[in-house]
Amino acid sequence: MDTNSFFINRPTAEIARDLLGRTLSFDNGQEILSGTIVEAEAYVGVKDRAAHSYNGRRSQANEGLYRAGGTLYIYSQRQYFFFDVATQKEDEPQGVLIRAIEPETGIETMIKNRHGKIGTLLTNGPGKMMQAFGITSRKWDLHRLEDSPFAIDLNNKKDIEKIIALPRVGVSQADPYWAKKNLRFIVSGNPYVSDIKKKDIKENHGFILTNN
DNA sequence: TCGCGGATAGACT
DNA sequence: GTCTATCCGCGAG
Repeated sequence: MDTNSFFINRPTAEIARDLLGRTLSFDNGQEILSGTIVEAEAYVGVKDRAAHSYNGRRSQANEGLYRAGGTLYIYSQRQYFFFDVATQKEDEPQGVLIRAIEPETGIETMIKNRHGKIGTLLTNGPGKMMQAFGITSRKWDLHRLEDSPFAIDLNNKKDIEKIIALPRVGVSQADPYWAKKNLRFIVSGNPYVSDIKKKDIKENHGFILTNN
């Protein structure tokens, strides 16, 4: 499957949901850092009170959302960076925020980048994930996914036991309708999901184990 | 295990 | 000056 058909022509919420279980990787020039996406949020355009593009807001800061699906929208907030992929056609400013991954390769480097943090603290939040990758600038903002060191494997995905939809994290509560809307998708039971309770963690991390 | 507040930096009014 | 699509450490229970 190519980037265009994946990120365009179906609802952004469906795209966010479909990203769960897929591998996100970053080539830092030395090695590949990667992990399985376990949490993603959908931001659905100018009508979405919680989106950066709400009410048509557009500037150099959020230009990426207005580009065609498959374009990276990387921005900073406080001292952290965030990884979004634009969805839908050009000038339809929707996108998905990848919030958490379960690390697969390059874990030792991620620990260094995270200043010694280990385990779930490595990547269980959007700012933490980018810090684990070693991202310190908006260099790849506005680049196409396929023309960047980032990659998402659109041809394979892990079998997930159960996906849950929840309200998004940290969004404006000014409009209860959008604040409560279930546009955050998680792999139920995975320990790398942000703010998951210990009692909700499952031994299989929410994935169906395939044999051989 | 929880809730709270401080740190911290860029964008916008 | 105000507001974040956050993170972390601290103190109470």
